[in-house]
Amino acid sequence: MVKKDIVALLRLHGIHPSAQRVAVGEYVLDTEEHPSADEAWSRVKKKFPRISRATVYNTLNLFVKKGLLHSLALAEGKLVFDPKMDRHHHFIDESTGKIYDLPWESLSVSDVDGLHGFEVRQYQVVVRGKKKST
Amino acid sequence: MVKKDIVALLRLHGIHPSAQRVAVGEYVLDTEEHPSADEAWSRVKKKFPRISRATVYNTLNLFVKKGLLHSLALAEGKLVFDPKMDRHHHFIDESTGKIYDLPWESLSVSDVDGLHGFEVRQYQVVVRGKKKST
DNA sequence: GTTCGTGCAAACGGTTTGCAACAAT
DNA sequence: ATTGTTGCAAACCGTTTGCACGAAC
Repeated sequence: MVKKDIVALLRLHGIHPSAQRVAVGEYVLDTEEHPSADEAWSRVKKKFPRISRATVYNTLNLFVKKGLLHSLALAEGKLVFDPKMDRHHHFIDESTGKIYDLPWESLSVSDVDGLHGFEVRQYQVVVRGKKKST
Repeated sequence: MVKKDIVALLRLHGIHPSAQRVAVGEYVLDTEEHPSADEAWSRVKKKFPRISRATVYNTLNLFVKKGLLHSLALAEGKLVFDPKMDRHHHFIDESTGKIYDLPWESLSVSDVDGLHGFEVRQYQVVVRGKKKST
């Protein structure tokens, strides 16, 4: 994914592609990591030293509102962002705190729609443990 | 669950049952709600007006450390506490933010142990939607 | 009198907001 | 000129911490 694609992607979602937004998008919309806002900020700052925290936070929230990102409250104390917009599960490494995507098909949950009294809109499995060093 | 039981429970877990801790425990260890620390604080304050936030926070953390509570980062921005210590799933009402326990047997997840590269220690299904008014 | 628990207030970390300066059109 | 975006700093909210007072043994 290159710069031009990010610009097009932002436009497609009704977001004016300012230089700062593109810089944030280039990192956060094309990563398998699950960066926190501050991680995104310090990362983007390398290439764009004058960008402010507020701009990064505002941009990330804008991306979430416009459907380019999900924000996750899986770890304690801070939100992380996930550009993978199709459904999937999450694995959290308890020793490192790192979050990994698990493909939707790698697990299957039965009886979700049979929950009486609850109208299910979405669900995911959250798995915790340790990633094998492989 | 009455006061005496809480005292016994705390003792059983090596926690000195001070009046404040018992007051916190009476609420938070015997609820199906999933109170945040501040909710617990204001709730306990009704019966114990001079209790401080710090005491409530310290007490809750102590309970977690001693295995009487789980702390959950399911909702954005704050932790909530859950005295249900056996495994179960969670349903989050997206309009109210309320969290409900789902019995472990109400759902079943297949293939969790087949995740290659991951050593699974625990997992749960997190379901979001709307609770039916019923 | 030593130990432990408490209350207060200050500090903290992550996030948000108000606002003035600045593009861009 | 209007509209939208940025940077800065202050505010904010949930949580933790330092410390001196107080209760219990």
